[in-house]
Amino acid sequence: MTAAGTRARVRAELTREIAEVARRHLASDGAAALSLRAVARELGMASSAVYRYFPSRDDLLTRLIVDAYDALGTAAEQAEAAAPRSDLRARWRAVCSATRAWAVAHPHEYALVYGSPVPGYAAPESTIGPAARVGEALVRVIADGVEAGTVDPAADATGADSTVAPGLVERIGLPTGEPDSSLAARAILAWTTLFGLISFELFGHTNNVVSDHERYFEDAVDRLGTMVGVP
Amino acid sequence: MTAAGTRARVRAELTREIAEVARRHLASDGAAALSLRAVARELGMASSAVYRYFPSRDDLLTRLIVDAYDALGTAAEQAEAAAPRSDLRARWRAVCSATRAWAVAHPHEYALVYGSPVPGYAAPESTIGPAARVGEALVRVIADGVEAGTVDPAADATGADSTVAPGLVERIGLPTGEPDSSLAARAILAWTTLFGLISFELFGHTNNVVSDHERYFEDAVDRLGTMVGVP
DNA sequence: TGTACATCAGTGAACGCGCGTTCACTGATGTAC
DNA sequence: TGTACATCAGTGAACGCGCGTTCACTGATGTAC
Repeated sequence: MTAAGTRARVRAELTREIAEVARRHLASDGAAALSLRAVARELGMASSAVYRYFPSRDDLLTRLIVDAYDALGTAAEQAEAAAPRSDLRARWRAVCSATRAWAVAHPHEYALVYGSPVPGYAAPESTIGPAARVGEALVRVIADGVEAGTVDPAADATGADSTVAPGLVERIGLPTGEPDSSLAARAILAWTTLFGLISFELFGHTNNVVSDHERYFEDAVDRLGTMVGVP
Repeated sequence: MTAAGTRARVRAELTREIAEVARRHLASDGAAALSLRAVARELGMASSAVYRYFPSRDDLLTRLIVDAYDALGTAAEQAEAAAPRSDLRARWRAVCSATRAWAVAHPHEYALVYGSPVPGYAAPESTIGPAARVGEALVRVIADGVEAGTVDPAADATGADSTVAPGLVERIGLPTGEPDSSLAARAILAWTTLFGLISFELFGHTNNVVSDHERYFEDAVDRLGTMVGVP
């Protein structure tokens, strides 16, 4: 029992170590330059040995994708948790700013998950949950506002929720109140815009357009907060 | 004269042909899979011959990037030109919808320019002009509104233009009126959101979130139009 | 109009590289009686 | 507690692949007198 437990623990540890080295390679050179052989080399093991831990390069990539989503999700959730519960706008800002800060600090990991899809790679189901964490954090702020009565779900009916996936509103726990509310659509738009802002900044599209990216971002985030009705 | 002219014309034609084949490879397999050798193979020429036309793979990539920006820019401008001059909202929608339509029809070319930056590739100056065309088309609609008096530059002062690059407002010809207007910042946010929406859709992030992407997009575009004050 | 020369396009072989993945193997570590 | 066996981790060589780029070269096309 202890014996088998030890073996399993050692195995888990080395798996983690491989993923960590791969993550560092990804962080410095980007996803395209990531190679199993280079990772094995750095760990001083034969390239074939890596196959005891990851059946293929794609599985290693999947692990990195999940790790990236989780690292970002954790950063966003922790920042949100540090804001006073009743200050919805502060919580909203916290999620957004933490997301941007993580992306700026980890541009290649951000690009791996929010940039161009890796050709020939189909994201497995295991990535869905972690990928949703930032969006869920945003929704939680809105939902708390609706519950507290400070966010009015019926405030704006332009672009109704009929365009969002059936069952999504219930799944993410957004109390929309009326059937023709647009709250969910606005929340999705805010979430989309958050990542649009970060991508444009990181990928260089606003280089000669915006001078103070941080303040520009914060202004935009406030505008988004207002759009979803967060006071 | 005719002789030299012929040589030059043949040369230009083959250069165009190489770029066209490369564009097709890009469209079907993505930028990472694009190879000089494969292009040469398809054209029935030695791989070394391509070097008479493009000094390196990066130069071929630059050509494809410029072509993509130009194709997108042309599509957006033509759609905008087809809308009645006085109907600003229709012109606004036309630019946005044409941009999305082009992206959906050319996902790999879109990803090349709006997805993750190609590692090790630095976009040269020649890409700046073509890259700006969609943004300029949006700005033109807004500027026409300001000139006609239907768009009020001072309508919303949240998030002022002090975060935008100095001189940009004049460069793109946006009559903001007051020094503390937020019109330019809002225009940039709308432009950013437009591409954020398209990227999220194309890269699969809204897969189980939005059910009717076209209508969702149109609703969002209207919201953006309202944000910048386009009637 | 004809000829000597220069320019250019295209060839084919080669260099050097690194990759993902497979496979038969050797030891070491754990398990069952 | 000791021993026979099974499981697992890791090795090293090899397969097969395709890439970007260089280089000396051969013909063809254009130019100048």
